[in-house]
Amino acid sequence: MNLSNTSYVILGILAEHPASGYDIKQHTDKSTRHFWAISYGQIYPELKRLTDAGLVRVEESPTGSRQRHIYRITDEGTRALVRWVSDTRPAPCEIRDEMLLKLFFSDIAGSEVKRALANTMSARHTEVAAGLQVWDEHVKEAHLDRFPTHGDVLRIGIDLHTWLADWYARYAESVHPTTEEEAT
Amino acid sequence: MNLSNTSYVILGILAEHPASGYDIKQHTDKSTRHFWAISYGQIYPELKRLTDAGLVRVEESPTGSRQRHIYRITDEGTRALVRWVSDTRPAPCEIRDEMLLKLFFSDIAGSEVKRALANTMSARHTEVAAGLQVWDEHVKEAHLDRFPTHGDVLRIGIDLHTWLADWYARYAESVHPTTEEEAT
DNA sequence: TCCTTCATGTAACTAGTTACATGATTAT
DNA sequence: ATAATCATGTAACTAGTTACATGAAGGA
Repeated sequence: MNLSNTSYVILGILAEHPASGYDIKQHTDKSTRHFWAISYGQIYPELKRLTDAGLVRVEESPTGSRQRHIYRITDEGTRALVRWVSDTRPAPCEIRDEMLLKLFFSDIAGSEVKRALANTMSARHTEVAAGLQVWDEHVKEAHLDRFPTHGDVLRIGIDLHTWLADWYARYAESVHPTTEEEAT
Repeated sequence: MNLSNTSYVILGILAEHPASGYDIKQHTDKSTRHFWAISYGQIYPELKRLTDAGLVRVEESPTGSRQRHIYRITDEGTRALVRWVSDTRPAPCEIRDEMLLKLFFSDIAGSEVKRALANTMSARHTEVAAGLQVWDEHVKEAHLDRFPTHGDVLRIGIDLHTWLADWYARYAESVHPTTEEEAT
């Protein structure tokens, strides 16, 4: 069976602690969300595939009459995860930024639009950084001892988005009406 | 007809100068590639759709007996593009980074792997920045006057990837064997 | 001659999102 | 009571990649 990166996200979470599909979604929404988001539409079918492949096993653990499936990683699953992590060959970092695309083509719309785009982008990154900061406070009290790198990666995110917010803010400041625009 | 961001990339290029599908691919591989990559599998069908919708029009311009379709943006296409660019409401910046995912889960594999990942990532961003730098030199001599923002966006890319390369390099330096690892 | 670039296109596939359906439990 | 949260899942859809097929033009 060939595993996708999304499969490894799931295995990675389960290597830390057993969890339900719902738990995995909650966890990734806070932790890996800013560099690898996943949705229920991927999680539930993938958990089934991983179970069939013997990389995780499932255990029923209902709360009253509400169903609940708890998944645990198996030894084979752990081996697959370690093998994947240990392959340190370069892989690309993909970015898809609709607003940067608009900014790129913004000469056609004038400096007002250009400045507005830059300001919105700055605010957007400030917000992302603030969201990560909250999660960071929370992580500090929790299992930072067992998974110290979680905190490091969160730190990259905070620093990166703070840097970007700053870049766009300074950029917006530098945008002035063109000579043609002033003439009108 | 509902246009995707990819449609607007094509319109954006055509707003600068008429081009063939091949030209568009060459151009985007150098300009928008690092924040919005597109492939032939999207370009050719999309050019057909845009033509049918009247946003671009096509003109045959063969070189000898080699076929060549040159596309031009129409007034309606220009209006659609400007409308899209002028909508400055926030949209997310999506990042998908397989290596950062590995780094996130690297506690399971030990500090050697962690350091190797960080070093590879640093090198990766150095390379991206260098590639953009080359394109930057080229752009400076060309139509920077008509589309000054192209240079600005390229600058963000260079600064960003340089910053990331530096971050990961410093991070790799900070990785040391854990006390457990030293004990073995 | 032969390799590279120019040039167009499609089919099959992989990945991922969105919207929906369903229903129990818990906190206000 | 009722709203929020917990919990599982699928179907339809959108987006995007990869691999392939085809062939002309230009330069070494």
